[in-house]
Parts: sequence; C-alpha cells; structure tokens
Amino acid sequence: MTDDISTVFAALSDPTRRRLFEKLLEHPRGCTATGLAEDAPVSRQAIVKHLQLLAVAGLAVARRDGREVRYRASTDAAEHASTWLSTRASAWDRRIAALEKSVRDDRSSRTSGS
Amino acid sequence: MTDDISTVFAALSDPTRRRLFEKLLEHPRGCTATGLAEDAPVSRQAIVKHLQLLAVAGLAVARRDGREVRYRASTDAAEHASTWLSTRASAWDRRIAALEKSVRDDRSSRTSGS
DNA sequence: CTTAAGTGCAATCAATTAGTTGCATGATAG
DNA sequence: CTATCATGCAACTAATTGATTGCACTTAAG
Repeated sequence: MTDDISTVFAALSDPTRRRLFEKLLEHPRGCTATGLAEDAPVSRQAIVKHLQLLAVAGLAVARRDGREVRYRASTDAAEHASTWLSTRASAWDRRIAALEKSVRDDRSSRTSGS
Repeated sequence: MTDDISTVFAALSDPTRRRLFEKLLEHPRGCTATGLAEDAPVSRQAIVKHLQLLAVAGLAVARRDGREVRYRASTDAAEHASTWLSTRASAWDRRIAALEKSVRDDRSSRTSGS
C-alpha cells in the first residue's frame, strides 16, 4: 500500500478522516489538532494521527505557527484521484459502446447473409 | 466504515483490487475469479474476496453463468466518488479565492484610510 | 521564573484485513 | 452416471489500523 494513490484512497476511506478533510476545506486559514478534537468524539491523539495520514496522502499540509500546528487542506491529491476515477469510468463507457456496436454489426451481417 | 462512499474508497485503496478493477474495465464481457487468479500472484480465494469487496462497493457486478461466475465492472460508484472529490476540490478553490480577495480588500481599505 | 497550553512520542489494545489452506457443493462434458 | 472444473464455505494466521493513555518537550503568558 506504499503506492501513491493507495494512500489517498486509504485516507478517504475513513469517515472520521473525511469529516476532518471537510472541516479543513471549510477553514482556509487552517485548523489545529487540539481545536478539531474539541468537537470530535475521539481523543486529540487520534485526530493528530488522522491529520498526519491526510498530510502523507497529500490531502492536507501542516505548518508550524508558534506553539501551534495549523493544518490546511490541499486539493492536488483529491484532483488526481478524481481524474483517476473519471478516466477509467469513461474508458469503460467507450468499451461498452464498442461492444454494443460490434453486437449490432454482427447481428445485421448475419441477417443480411441469410 | 459501513458508510457507502467509505466502501468505495476502501476498495480502491488496495493495489491488488485496483488492478482487478482495471482488468475488469478491459473486459466488457466480464472475467471469472479463476481466470483472474491465473495471472495473479495470490490464490483464487484471495481474488474472490477482492472481487466481492469490489461488488459490495458497487465497482463490480457478479453474474452467474452456468457453472462460472463472471464479474464485470460497474462505474456508477467510481463516478460518484470522482464527483465527491472534484466537488470538494472546487469548493476549496472558491474559498481560497474569496480569502485572497478579502485580504486584498482589507489591505486597500487600510491603505486608503491612512 | 513559573505556569499552563499545545504538541510530540511510545506503548498498548481490540478490531479489521489480506492472505492461506482444506474440504464441500454444484454444474457440465463424456 | 462419473469425473472434472469452477465456486462456496470455514477456520486460521500475520499484519495493519483506529483508538487510548501516560509522560516528556516546547512555547507563550502572567
């Protein structure tokens, strides 16, 4: 799972982490782990680990500011993953269309041949 | 993780599963677990479990055909996840633009006020 | 300086997960 | 019918993961 896109999908597969990511998206100035832990049902340490995972995945960036660490969202990885998905979805659509066309062609050639 | 989109991201977070998904995308007619296991480094049972996870996530559909079960790709879940990501990425872009604008406005008002 | 707030590190724990193996079941070709 | 091929089911293992707790470190505030 040391793969690049694997870490992005893994990070997003956890609801707590998705909620954190969305919290970060709402606050362009960034959030601290302690602040986020205040209205979360889990401990600060759990939040910290989630934020670090988001950072490793490229979905968040950490920056030290005095005695606090502010995490802010980063959308490059999200866009990359989104593209990965939509590329494959449309490749599938093309293949399905080609398959249906070949079925039609096959049927019409057999019809004309008989 | 019983969440809907969680299962999609979790399914895609595993490289073996992504490779299977891409194999399915290449074969509109579908593949069997046994066939896929032939050129995979893991056992048939491992493949079956991965395919079942893909199916639960909505990335694949299983259909019985005689004594074999053919799995074929399904892109609804992929498109849903892709949209989830791109929606948030663009929301972030809007917020950043608004923040930068407010910073500009604040600076110009202070400049004109002094 | 002393205190308190925010963070970092490490050990621990329960649950989940990717993988294996062995055997049972079901459908098809001779 | 029988042999065979593709699945299905179940038990088991090792590694990973989400979460906790306790304590040490650093920075700002009184």
